[in-house]
Amino acid sequence: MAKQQSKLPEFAPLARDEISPALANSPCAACTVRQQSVCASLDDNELERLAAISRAMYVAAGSTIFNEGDPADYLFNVTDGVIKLYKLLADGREQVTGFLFPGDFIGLALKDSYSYSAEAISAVRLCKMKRSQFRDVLAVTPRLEHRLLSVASNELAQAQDQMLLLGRKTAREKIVSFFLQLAERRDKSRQAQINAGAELESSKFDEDVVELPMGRADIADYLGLTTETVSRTLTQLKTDGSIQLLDNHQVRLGGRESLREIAQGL
Amino acid sequence: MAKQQSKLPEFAPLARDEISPALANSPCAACTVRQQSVCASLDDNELERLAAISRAMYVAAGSTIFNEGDPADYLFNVTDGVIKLYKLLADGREQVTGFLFPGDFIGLALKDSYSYSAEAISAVRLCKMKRSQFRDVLAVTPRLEHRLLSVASNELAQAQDQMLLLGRKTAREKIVSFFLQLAERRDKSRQAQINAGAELESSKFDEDVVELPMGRADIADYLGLTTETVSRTLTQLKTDGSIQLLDNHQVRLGGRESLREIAQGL
DNA sequence: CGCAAATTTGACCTGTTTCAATTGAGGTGG
DNA sequence: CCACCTCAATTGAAACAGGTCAAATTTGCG
Repeated sequence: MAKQQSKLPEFAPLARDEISPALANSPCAACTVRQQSVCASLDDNELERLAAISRAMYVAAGSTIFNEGDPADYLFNVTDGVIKLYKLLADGREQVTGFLFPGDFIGLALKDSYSYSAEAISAVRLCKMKRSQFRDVLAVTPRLEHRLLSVASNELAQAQDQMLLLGRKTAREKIVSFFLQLAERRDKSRQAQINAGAELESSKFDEDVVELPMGRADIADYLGLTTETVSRTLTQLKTDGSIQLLDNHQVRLGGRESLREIAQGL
Repeated sequence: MAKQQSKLPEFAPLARDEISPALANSPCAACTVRQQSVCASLDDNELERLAAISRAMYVAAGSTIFNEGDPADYLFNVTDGVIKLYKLLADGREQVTGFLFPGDFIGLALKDSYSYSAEAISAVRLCKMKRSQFRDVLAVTPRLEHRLLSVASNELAQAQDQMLLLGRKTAREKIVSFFLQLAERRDKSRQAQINAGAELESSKFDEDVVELPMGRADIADYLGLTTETVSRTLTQLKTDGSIQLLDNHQVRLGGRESLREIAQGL
């Protein structure tokens, strides 16, 4: 799956259940992540307005979507793939401020220019909107604004957790926290799909296996560590049985409760 | 000034210039920071609605306003004094997620319970609102929601800067960044007051003197350092002429441009 | 003036980084 | 299908920034 994406991005076409006629040909009609994104709150009418200003966009793994400082003319919705947002210091030190997954929105924290860079980690499909047009839609769609506020509110709380992690946690605590973050994010996303009525193929997932789409360097830059420390800490966690590494991009967590205790410094 | 506050909170009564009759007796009428707060965007009518659900609240220096995990029944606007927001790890490690000054709003990043604790650093005056009532006002005041989104957006960008600081900057860079942050915040706040037509007493401020209302421990917990490192770094910066310490709570910055370079790792 | 709390300084220690190999995995071309 | 090549991940050894523990100053109040 991840293999295919890096060479032949084959995104699921996805079932279009009950969609209003007006939307039948809009890019939103087949949107896999509508229920999880900022669009979730909108009715067909409103969605149509958004659809009118949206265009699909495909980005290959590893390429840059925009750079910090570029004029922020577009907003994005991630519909497939994984993205990293990051900031750089003059000498090249990098801080990843977040990983984005399908359903995530890019463009909350911006002024006239992007305040971070965005790069595709896997092949990515985006829903792209002109900022000026989005603003117009926003002005006549209070529900959308409400929804954005709630999204921003969540991101803010997450950002604060990340500050605690970066400022006060040990390497071990950081890594474990990160895995739990990924696991919870995935659980929530699955739940949202189920709520939206999707039949998940293999109804029996392994709850405790987490995908790591990004490399060690990106993990390090997200956690304020070096790749070496990430790697060493992983083998250490593996040794004491807290996790298993199925391969470089899949971990099996050993007991979420006990991991949660590690993450909180207990 | 800081001295008086900690024992005898004497908050400025503040000139009420042109205020609509409806507001004459509202707590907002005399609000020192109306122009800088979320209220800035509201017309008299809307402000009146907010005023109706607001109550002034006074908190002594050092006391707790609420704790992480408490049911988040109230939102606040800081009208005087300085507050720190912080999170704790199980073993007592503390991360300060932000310092709040007059005009700042508390309550953007919350769910049903507060996701951080809040403590008064100096004597503080707050504008307190029941969350449920605020939500009602919000529902009929789109301009307020718009304003909140813009505030949240700014905070998000700031939070990302802080991640870069915590994850990738050296002690020296962290301290200098912090001073610049404080200086810029103060400049902005002064500018807002001037724009609002206030005559600032001493029209000639020393642009390069920055107040540090908080102690070394709080600075350390904000920057992901220890008090000792903060102290050592300060003397180091003092030694090489980058700053002067007038007293424990006042620094004079030596050349903002060169400090900005230090902060960015140049 | 005197005391408790905050800050600074000193000496030492440790987790993480740095620099340098080594091992391993994925993709390519013969 | 296998050998090869490259890039990612891991491991090792040495160095260091910042942390810890402890003591000396300084500050700010009562």
